[in-house]
Amino acid sequence: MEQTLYIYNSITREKEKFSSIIPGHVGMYVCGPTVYSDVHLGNVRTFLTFDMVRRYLEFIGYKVRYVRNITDVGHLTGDSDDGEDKIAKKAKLENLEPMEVVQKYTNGFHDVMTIFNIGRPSIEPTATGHIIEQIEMIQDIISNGFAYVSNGSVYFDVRKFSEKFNYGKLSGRVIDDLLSNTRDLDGQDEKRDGLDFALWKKAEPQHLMRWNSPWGEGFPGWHIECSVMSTKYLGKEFDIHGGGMDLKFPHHECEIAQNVGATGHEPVRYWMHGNMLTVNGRKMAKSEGNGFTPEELITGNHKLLERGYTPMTVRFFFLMGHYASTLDFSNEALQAAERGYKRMTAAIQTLKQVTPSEKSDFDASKLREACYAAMNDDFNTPVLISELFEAVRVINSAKEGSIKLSAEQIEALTQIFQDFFYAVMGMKDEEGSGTSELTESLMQMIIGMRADAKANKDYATSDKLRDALAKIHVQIKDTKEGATWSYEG
RNA sequence: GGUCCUGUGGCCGAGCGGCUAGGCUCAGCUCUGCAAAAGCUGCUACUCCGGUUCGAAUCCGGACGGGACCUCCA
Repeated sequence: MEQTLYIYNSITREKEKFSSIIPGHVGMYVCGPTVYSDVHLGNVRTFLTFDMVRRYLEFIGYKVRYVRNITDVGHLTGDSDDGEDKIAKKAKLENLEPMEVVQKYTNGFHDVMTIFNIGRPSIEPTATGHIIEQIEMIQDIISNGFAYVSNGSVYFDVRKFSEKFNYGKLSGRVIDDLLSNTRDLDGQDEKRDGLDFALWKKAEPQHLMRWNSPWGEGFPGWHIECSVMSTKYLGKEFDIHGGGMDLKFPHHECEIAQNVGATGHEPVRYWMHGNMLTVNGRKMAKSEGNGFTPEELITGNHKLLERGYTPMTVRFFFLMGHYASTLDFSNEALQAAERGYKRMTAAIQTLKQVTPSEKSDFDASKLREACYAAMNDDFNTPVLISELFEAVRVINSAKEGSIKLSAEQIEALTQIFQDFFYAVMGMKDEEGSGTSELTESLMQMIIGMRADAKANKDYATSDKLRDALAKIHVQIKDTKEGATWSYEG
């Protein structure tokens, strides 16, 4: 690789030089959604973050195998024995088959990913599709002595594990602190220890999702699917594991324990955690009631939203903050991002109209280096964007004539936007709703009429035309070369 | 209560030992029939109190504020 990439590794808490296990190839696993309800915007941020990571890795020449799972079974509602499978609960509520619920929300999730131009993973495995593999890994963990069977369920023995390995390494927990904090008063508990977590749960009679296992009918525990599927598709040790910050503990911690317990291998080289989207300083979460769906965001149909925003505005907004920092949502911030985004896309269009000069006052190669430098520094998209705005100023100045650009430099700038704005940031042009041939010729007709009126100094007519167009969200801008129009719907 | 993160100009948001990030907003100017757009100029900040240093927003200690995790959560 020509680029030297640095990644902040959550488990070492340091920025580290990235080097893949197999040269030229990267294995990346990201915890996907639990498909029992609509995704909200906070979820989208995480998937968008790792979409950007994947795009950059591919851009600098890696072949990436990107695995992102669909959790369609197994997450209990609580840490108690009477906890219900979330999906089964929802199914009863809506009178649907569990797999019908799963399908419905999986489809919805895919639609949302498409809207935000978030690429599909290379492999998108489901938990229900890997029950056999999960049972096998649980058996391995048992035979290695790190799990025990209790009343038809199987639990991971955290105490036993921590005698040999470091449980809590990723999240910085100290096992004794954890014990004093999670001590359960429930004496009936099947667990030997409050910290132990389920690998396999016995299914109660009313439980809908159930599979046969060596321990009776049941379903897999909360964390085992990720260990199994990452191992199956990426190997015992792989390059990058991503997910939201809120999964660090216990989910990712348990994943490590399971992998090490089963294979003896530390599974992940680089842990990456995306930070939360907040609203008024608080985490966006279903339970807080401050989450809105992507649909609500686009239509503006939510009490927190003054109006709607396009998907690419939101994508730009997300990328304006670093993935590892919390990002606070507000209408003001969204509107600022929207204006910046429009300014940038306008400049990309403007670049096509810049007349080349013999010589050039600008050297795009330095800018290109700066773009790489920003991304190489732990995917610093806010800095990348600030570099791109440098190019915006250059383009506009060139159009205005205050600086000169050679054909070569124009080409280089075009390529920078092609590479970093479209390929790496994953932006795409949003079609206004009036770009058909008919619309275009009608607009040229109107602009021509208005130009005639202006030539005759009939400003009443020219303003009337402009105002009328403004009412249907078509904006006219007069330039030296004549008027341009754009749809601002 | 425990663990960890964080506090930057009107707003958002980078930087994390010396070199005005950037975006949005606001004001002025240029251009323009008027707008809009664009360009230029201006507004130059780092919660507070100590310390280290030739030099700190940036490192260390403390105070105060905000947040995340410790339970399903991207």
